[in-house]
Amino acid sequence: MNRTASIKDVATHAGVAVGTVSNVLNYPDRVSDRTKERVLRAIDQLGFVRNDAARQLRIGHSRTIGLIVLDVGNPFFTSVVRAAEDAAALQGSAVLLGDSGHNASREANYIDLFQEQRVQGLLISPVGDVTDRLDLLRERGVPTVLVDRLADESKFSSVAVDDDAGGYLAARHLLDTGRRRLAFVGGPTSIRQVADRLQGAQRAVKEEPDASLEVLEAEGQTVLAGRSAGNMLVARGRAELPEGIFCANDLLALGVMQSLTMTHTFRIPEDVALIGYDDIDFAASAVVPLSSVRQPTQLLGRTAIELLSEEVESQNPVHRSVVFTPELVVRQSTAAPDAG
Amino acid sequence: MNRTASIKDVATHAGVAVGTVSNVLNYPDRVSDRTKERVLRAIDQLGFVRNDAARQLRIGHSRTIGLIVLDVGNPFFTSVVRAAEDAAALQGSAVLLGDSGHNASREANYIDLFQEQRVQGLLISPVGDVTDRLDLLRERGVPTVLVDRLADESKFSSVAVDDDAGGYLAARHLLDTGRRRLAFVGGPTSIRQVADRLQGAQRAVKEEPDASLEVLEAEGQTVLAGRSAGNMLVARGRAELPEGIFCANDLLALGVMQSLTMTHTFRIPEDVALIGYDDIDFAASAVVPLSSVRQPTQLLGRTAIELLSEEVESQNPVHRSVVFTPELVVRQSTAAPDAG
DNA sequence: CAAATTTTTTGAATCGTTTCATTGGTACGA
DNA sequence: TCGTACCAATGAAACGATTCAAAAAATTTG
Repeated sequence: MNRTASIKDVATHAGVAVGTVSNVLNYPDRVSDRTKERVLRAIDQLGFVRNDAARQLRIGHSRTIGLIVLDVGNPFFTSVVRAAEDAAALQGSAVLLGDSGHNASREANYIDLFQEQRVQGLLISPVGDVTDRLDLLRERGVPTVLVDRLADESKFSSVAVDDDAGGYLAARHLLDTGRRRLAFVGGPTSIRQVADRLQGAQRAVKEEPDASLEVLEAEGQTVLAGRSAGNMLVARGRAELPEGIFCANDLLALGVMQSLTMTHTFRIPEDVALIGYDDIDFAASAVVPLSSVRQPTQLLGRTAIELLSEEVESQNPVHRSVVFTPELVVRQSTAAPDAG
Repeated sequence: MNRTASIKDVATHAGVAVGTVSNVLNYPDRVSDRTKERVLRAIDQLGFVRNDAARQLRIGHSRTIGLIVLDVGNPFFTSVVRAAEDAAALQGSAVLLGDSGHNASREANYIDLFQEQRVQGLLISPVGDVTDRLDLLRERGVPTVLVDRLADESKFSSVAVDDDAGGYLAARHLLDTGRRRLAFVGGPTSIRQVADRLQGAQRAVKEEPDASLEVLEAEGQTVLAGRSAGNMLVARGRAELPEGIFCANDLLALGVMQSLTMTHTFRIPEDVALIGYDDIDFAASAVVPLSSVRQPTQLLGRTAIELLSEEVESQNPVHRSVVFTPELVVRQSTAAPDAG
């Protein structure tokens, strides 16, 4: 019982040819019930497990899809990964997951590894500036779909979420519930997502002549950054407080919420309305349940797999960019002030 | 430019034999500088990428390690995964990640998939009851290390964290800071981790004749479950409030914190001390920074890979169980009452 | 300079599948 | 009975790498 059994061993043991065993595995209909049964018994007795390397070598490609994300710890990506795995499983493929951790060289390592594995294709949420590496992929002929990043449609398919629309949704919601003096709290606008969300919010505010939007730069995307932004607001006193605050993500919003409620001087949503972005698990279970903007991560993952399949099937490249619209999730933190 | 180049194409292009190309790839020292250079140039020009399936087929095993976790979304596992990936990369292997989602059939799928891939070995945090499936693995001769679960040392190596010790640490810390009437808030004690943590806490409390430990069953491991447990405590009034609360995980602790601080009647840590478990990111950035018990996840992942390597190298199975001791992380939520 | 030694290169054999043209057998209609 | 289909089963060839004994080339030694 040293070496694992091969298809040849199974054939000998069942008294048939290797081709027949292969047929049992791949085209059961071509084999008569009697021999099929015999082969299956042999497989069971020998504990045979198909060697995927040999199969791949013959077939020419694997049944795996490479997926490289920026940060598996980020709930956004975790959810995308889950959905992609499920969608891939449905079509009989498995997902190889790589975490670049925003690091270009780790990303490059995974790209090489996945190429050696002859993945059917690649889903990638690329690190920083990118054109060179992606062009290389294109040359190598690896079907690739960009995730959470728009692409030149002549070159790649991509799936993304419309952050501008998300920002608009959030700000519009604050306006619709009667708030006029708004504030945006967000990290460096050099991050595309942050800039887009702000832009969408500004677009909404421009629709109301008597509304205003103040921008508060936060030094990061964390709870602590949110708290220090919040402390700044608290220090101003009641008269200067905005009526509605839109934070570029939920962590910031939770930080702001902490500083506003900690001092017991302001109430949410009566004095200030607060809305975040991403709808992380903690949003619903915050002290005051946090309104937020939810990205359709499931749909994102599933669609990415579908676009990749399209690329794999047809050889003439017809790339598509799919942009999803995020969804407003209303909770107590933005309840209308008169209703309170 | 249709098919990807093979080692044969490279050999032809460089005017050498296939064996030479292989040597350049695997034993560069055996090849003279002149031909090495010629081969490398050919590789570059043809965009050759080694076909790992063919390599594997010949070698007999892959350079990958399978890792099946219960929940990639759980920060505990995310951290273990990261560490395992890094440790594996250091020894030239890659990690194939599978997420069973506490689902036995998904787990079984991954086990099969990984076996077809001829992984070098398997790290697994198994779902529920387990003996049958793991015995099967043993029979098949797949080197396996259990993660976060103790194993019969005659059968498997394993890495785990001593939850009893963690519970002891937490309770001992509350006692050391002068608290006597303690409470434990935790999910169903059918979960091994919860039961062990409670047991450790009880052990610590028994060391102090005048100390007591009350057990509050929570209906889950979530913020909301913590909040309802907290509400129950608040309803009792000040006299009945325990002096120190130990929660089976940080989410519960954050929930308890919310209900205690929300009502503005109790202060942490002056009126009640609060300590959680896991040291998730949110612990440090809570309204009152939360003391917690940190599990050495990095070490866990790294050690798991090391144990697996041992199993892979030697054929006579000498299994080892490594149990780590968690670490106390003291923050404001358990500051000594006199110091406040 | 020839012999001995070392270094470099060669190429056929091999790993375990899938594929597919071929063979053997059976049934049916003429 | 023969010819024609059809169905099952066969087994050699191919996929692309690594290995290794043997040949070739380069270097050292006497």
